[in-house]
Amino acid sequence: MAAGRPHSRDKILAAAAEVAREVGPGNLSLDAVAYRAGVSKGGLLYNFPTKAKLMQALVQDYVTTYEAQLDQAMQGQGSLLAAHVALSAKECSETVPSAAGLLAVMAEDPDFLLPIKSLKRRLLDRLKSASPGASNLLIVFAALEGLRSMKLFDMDVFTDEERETLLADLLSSVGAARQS
Amino acid sequence: MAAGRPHSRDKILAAAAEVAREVGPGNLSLDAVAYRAGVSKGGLLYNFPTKAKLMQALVQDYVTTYEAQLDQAMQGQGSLLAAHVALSAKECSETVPSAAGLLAVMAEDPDFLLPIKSLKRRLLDRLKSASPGASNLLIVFAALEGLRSMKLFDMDVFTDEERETLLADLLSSVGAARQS
DNA sequence: ATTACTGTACCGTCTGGACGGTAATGTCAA
DNA sequence: TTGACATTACCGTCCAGACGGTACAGTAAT
Repeated sequence: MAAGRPHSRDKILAAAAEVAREVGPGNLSLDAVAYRAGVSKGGLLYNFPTKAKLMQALVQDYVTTYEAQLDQAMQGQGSLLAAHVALSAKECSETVPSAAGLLAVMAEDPDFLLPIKSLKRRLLDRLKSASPGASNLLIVFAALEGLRSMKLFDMDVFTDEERETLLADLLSSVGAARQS
Repeated sequence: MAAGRPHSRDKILAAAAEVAREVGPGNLSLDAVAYRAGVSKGGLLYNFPTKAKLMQALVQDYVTTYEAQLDQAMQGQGSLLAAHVALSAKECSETVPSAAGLLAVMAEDPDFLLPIKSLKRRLLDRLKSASPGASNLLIVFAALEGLRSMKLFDMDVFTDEERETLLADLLSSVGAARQS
């Protein structure tokens, strides 16, 4: 769990996401990942004994990264909701490399995504208790989820202008009922 | 395009979605689909000469079905936005069998989903011109997209109560600025 | 001696797709 | 009406290649 020795681990995880984007989420092969990571197949299987373990690591990596970024964004400003909006906006504006990796995980077995589901639920609970008065919390949460999923699928139909408007609306609708 | 003879075609399409749900989106095999459809592999390949063609048909099927349902919902009530909200709500409450099929398509190659992307864009344009005054149109659209994607991924974190509240809020926010 | 690999060889299984049938149905001239 | 042929809608088999995973000997650094 703690950052440790394994030199290749991170390279492999990154390579997996890259390969997934290139060959399609459902066509991720260990051979390709190993090659892309500059690691032998034996080396890959040393770090991740099975493909399933690699997938789980991909998910775990995403979850911990997201939570770390959220904590970081929180220190910038008090409101959790605002932090979540800001982070989602950032995740949508810049291309998130790990996204393709998550699609590959889902292609392998959707159950591997359960940690992300519980991450979302945990976040929603925290948001509810942090901003009990926000009547539009659910809408904002769902809208951000929509934005995020569009990016994930490369299905974002908004123009840049529309997306800016949308994010601004979300921010103002958050600011209107900020708390804690 | 017109409903015609092909007896096995529809069975195969339905079987593909079922199999995808059972074995995971990335593990859809033609053999399994053929068996599930009660058709030989040769028969499957007769209807869909390649796997890619099958995937495209899955997408096309979804698009045409959605548009037909939207037209139908439109006749019930004038507002396009309201019809879209209602349809999304329906799609979220009942399990949509074809959803798993779309995930399989994406696992194969995300580009196959482009018709759905343009469907969404077309819909957004129609919504904008039908309800020019609705300032919250983008938020509603994104929120519905979020709801839909959660169902698609089996990542719906809302309780039934929350989901009802959300949908009610969306509907009222739509009704507040209805037009055309 | 342990850790973190490399490299090669290999195995059993699965997969998309090609291919050669074939029974039923339709078409059309004699 | 009939026989000849064409098309449709499929069946069942086969195959080359890719895949996940194993096994194991070697190695360079700690």
